[in-house]
Amino acid sequence: MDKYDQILLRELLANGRASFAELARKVNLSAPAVAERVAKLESSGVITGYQAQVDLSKIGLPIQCVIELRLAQHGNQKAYDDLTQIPQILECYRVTGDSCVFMRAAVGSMPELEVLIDKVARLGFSKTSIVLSSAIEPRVPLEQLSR
Amino acid sequence: MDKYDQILLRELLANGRASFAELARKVNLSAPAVAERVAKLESSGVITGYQAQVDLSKIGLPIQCVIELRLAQHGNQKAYDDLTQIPQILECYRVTGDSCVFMRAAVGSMPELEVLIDKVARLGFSKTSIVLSSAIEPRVPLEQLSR
DNA sequence: AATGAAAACCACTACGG
DNA sequence: CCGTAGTGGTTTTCATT
Repeated sequence: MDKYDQILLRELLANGRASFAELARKVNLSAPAVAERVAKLESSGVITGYQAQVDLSKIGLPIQCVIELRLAQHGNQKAYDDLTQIPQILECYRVTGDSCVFMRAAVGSMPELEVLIDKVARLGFSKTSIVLSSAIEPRVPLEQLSR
Repeated sequence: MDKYDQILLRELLANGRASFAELARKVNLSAPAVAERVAKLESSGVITGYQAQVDLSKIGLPIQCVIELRLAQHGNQKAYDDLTQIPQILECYRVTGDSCVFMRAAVGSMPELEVLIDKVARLGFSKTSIVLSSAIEPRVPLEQLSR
């Protein structure tokens, strides 16, 4: 993970569809050299994939929320499986502290939100906060890179 | 946003670097037709970009946390600007409820986490939970698409 | 591990349906 | 709005350094 790889990572975070030729111009290497480096970043697991970023409000999901959940039975794998099955949940993290799970979800309407909350609440005590705005869209810090 | 667009979106969420030719084979359209549709999804704001997905633990950031923050002075734009300047914060949402802000962050070590918490705590009352595992990696539900 | 060259592939444009 | 065809750029492989 030298300086070239760092620049490539930064560029692919900013534009995941950048061509190898484009990337090659940024780092002053040949396209084959860049392709090989990116392939290595992928096979070593640093880059796990590429994803289009979608404006949720433009696909009928204008309401976002954060849900904290304290599971009724702690360490219950089935509960996580149940949560995974709910498509409205965008992210889901098991955490330390008195909440067991943090989630972010998106729904199309308040009735849908109500259904979602009911579904989640079956698994334990939940607390839902509506997202008003996001100050930071999902990003990755590359300042202090190691390895 | 017809059935073709839905498939294209789904494919670009799964593989943001898929070529137009590849996408064309999935939807049984010609490559130029696909390129035009994708360009339209981009210009209409449905697709806001493409991003490489990175394994944070592989770039020296093995510890993730969720931070709830109750701002000392509510409705303080400067506080959000301050948070934006902290590179370790990956996502940041202003929400309703008694926490004002929800964040997810990644750090390289416990001392770094301590520094981060101190920085955030200057802005109000904060509560930090360490992420143990993630049941759902950032995804987008495309089941019930509208518009 | 990078370069340069060649073949295969892909993207873009224009035109026609 | 889609398909076909032509052109130019890009990816990929391979031999070379």
